[in-house]
Amino acid sequence: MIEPHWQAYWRDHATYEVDNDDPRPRSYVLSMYPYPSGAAHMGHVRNYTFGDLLTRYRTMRGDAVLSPMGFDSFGLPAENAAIRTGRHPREFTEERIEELRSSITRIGGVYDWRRTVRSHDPDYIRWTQWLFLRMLEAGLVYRRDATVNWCPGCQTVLANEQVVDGVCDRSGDPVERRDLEQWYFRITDYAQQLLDDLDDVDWPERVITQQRNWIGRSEGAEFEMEVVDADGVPVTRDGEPVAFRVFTTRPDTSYGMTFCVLAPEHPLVDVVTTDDRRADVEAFVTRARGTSEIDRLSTERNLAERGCATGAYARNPFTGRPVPIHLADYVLASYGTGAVMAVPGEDQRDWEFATVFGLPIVETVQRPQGWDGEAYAGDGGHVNSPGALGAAPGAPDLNGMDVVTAKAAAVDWLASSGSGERRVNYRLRDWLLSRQRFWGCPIPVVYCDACGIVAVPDDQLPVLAPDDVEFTPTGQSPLRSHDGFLNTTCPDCGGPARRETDTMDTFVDSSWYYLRFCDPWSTDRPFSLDAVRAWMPVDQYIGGAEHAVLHLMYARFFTKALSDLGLVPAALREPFQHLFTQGMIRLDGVKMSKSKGNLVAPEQIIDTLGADALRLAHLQVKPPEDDVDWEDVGLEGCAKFLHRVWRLAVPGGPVVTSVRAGEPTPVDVAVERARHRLVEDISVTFDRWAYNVSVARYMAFVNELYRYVQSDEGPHRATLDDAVDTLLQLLSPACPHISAELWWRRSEARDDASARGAHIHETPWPVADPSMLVEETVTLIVQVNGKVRDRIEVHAGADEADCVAAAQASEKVRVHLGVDPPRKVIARPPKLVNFVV
RNA sequence: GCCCGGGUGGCGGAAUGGCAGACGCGGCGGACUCAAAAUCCGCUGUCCGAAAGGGCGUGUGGGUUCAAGUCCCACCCCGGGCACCA
Repeated sequence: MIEPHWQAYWRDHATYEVDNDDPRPRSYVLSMYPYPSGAAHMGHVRNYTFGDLLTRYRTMRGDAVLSPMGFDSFGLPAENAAIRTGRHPREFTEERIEELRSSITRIGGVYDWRRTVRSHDPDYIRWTQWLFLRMLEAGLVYRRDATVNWCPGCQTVLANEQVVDGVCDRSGDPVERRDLEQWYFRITDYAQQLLDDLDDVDWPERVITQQRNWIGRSEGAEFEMEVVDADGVPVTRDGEPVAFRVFTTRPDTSYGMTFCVLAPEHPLVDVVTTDDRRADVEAFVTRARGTSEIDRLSTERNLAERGCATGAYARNPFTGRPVPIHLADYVLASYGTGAVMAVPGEDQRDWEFATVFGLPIVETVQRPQGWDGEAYAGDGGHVNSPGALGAAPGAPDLNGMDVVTAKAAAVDWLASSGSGERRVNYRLRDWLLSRQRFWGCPIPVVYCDACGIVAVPDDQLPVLAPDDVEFTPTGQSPLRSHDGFLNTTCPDCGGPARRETDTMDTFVDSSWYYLRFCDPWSTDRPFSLDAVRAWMPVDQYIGGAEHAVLHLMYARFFTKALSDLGLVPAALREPFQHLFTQGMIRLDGVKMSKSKGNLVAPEQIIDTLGADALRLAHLQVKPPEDDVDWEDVGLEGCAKFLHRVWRLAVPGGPVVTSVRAGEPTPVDVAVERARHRLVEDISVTFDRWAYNVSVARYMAFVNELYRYVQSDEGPHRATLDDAVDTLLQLLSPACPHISAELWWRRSEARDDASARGAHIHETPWPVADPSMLVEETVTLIVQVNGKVRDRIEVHAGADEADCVAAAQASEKVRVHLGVDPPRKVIARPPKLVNFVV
């Protein structure tokens, strides 16, 4: 078999290993490092084919291409397997890594394996922990008690990003809410930068939109509301006035606020509730807190059950009048201030709530003519601002202003009166990073009764989990049950202390692996500044779009944070310059995946048809970004095509039986032109990731060469040799093995001994001669009234007069022209003439 | 509901406003063969026609243009994302 031979060749010759001081222009091509689940599946094949093609193409173009590969080797599947089988997850994982590595190699993927990383290696753990501690020192990591998402299936908490429609994105279990103290990354500090810098990356619009939505910036105002009784007398507690703040995006409608709403978890609920309402409020709060995320998100539920009056009032600062305080489960404690003003006139949900609870509705924006809706959210002149509900002393007159103007005036007044200010909120929440699982990177802190939370000193890293741990999930970290691990001494005071037993979300590991690839040999830092400067940012990142708000957001956050900490260059603000998200593979309409059990094994196809055919079929089947139905993948056609190439190109092959010497004839020149055309087309289609078109061009060219070879005249030796050589070079990024083999055999068969033993992947990418791209003759399209009536071969230099004359000379055209002279003649020499009659 | 994509032969899909359907699959025919496979060559949108040739044709309806799959407007369908975030 030729494929193992060349795979060994690339390995033994270090063809795709690059050093950090390589003088060539640098290029960093990276495919998302995989979770090692065993042998590669079709999704891997598709993914790595694109990346490998790019690595080989750019190498031939003269770049030093950094093309590393590693393994995202922490995670739940290995731990669950360990629970089932009793084997240690490390054993299990390392076996699967080797399986995956070998099958990636069998696909023909070439990587600088010296640089490989595995998340679970002690060396990698050490640096993950080291980075965690730097972020802890910088205040970017903190611990807090909050209501969190708990997945009962995975027996761990989840980040917000891992909850989709109220269920765990991994196991599909409905997520529960629990109040727990957990570790967080302060990703919200970077919300604005994460939003702004999306302008600086070349990513699919879909992914950018998802990130924008996820960050969810909204502009508005925040202001204080004083708690009062029904008569407007301030309520006090311990002699202090009681107040809370509300966030709104529509401060301009404040005069229309007829009530306000607190989240059930709001800290003032107990304080403000009047005695006659207390029983109802407590029942409501208990029920709301017990409602699962998925039910709370459901819009099907009866609105009357979703809210509750507290009996308390708060003063609307604009009118100076008290408005009732309600509770509603749709007001989220974790967003804004956990309290909102309600303006039923201009907000549909408030309108519905007011209707159900019998609260007044005041319109503060003039409805357009013919408006028959309920709440009106559009623009218009303000009314009732102030109006029926009155005005507090000094409150602004917004009447007649449009929405934008009135917003500004309202905010200005809030600011000048000291009760509020302009405010921007984000939907993005801090990243919950701790997990109650075993197979992850331990969080390197200890709890000391005397000193509190203490970081493990750098020289004691890595903190590694012991091997003899009971994995069975209990809802607590497995490490907690291991006394030897749990009990330690405080690094500060030397007294007794307990270790943190939670581990990190595996997305922490993947948030910096691309930096380690730049400098995997570094022993005193996770990576040196110089090495990162040499390679980052990643020029081309390749992976699945399912990571749009997970890995891709977290990695961006890490890059910015590390940049601010001086651990990567200050100018490095974005890790991935270009992102390509390839489509998934379906079988019988459902995603092909191990968990669905509907895999087609790539290994089997490689055994029978070869890796090159498999790669070519993946390139051919569809545009790379599209989802693929496996049924559409034309393996046989691609295998057949490669056989055609083989028979044409192999020395002594059956297709070329005689060749002609001497001067090239016009037929030979046409083939030579086609060769240059192919160079141009393949380069262009590669550059725009239109690989399915590239494959069509290969096939069309080979068809043309077959016709050439079998023509009566026969092929001209030098022309044919050049054509085939160029074809092999252009094909070599896509089908590296067969191209290398044929190139080598052809070099061996040459008279010139110095050409022998040649390696195609070390040859420079062919360049088209622009003069050869201009055809000598072109097909002139002759239209009458826009309909094609004839096609005439004309000289490429034909001018308008030549073209019109040639067109008019055509019998087919004359039939349609009639006797009258054409009303108008449109000429685009030498390609088109259109007669309008 | 809002925001993106996208609707082209039997199928996957090509096509800087200028020959619609490249290339592949499938199908049909021919060559080679005792035969089959493999291989090679050709045909293959649709309707009318014996043919030459012509009509129609890129989700639907309008528009711009000498010329529209491509640009504009409205609508229909499919896919994806967001959706009590105040």
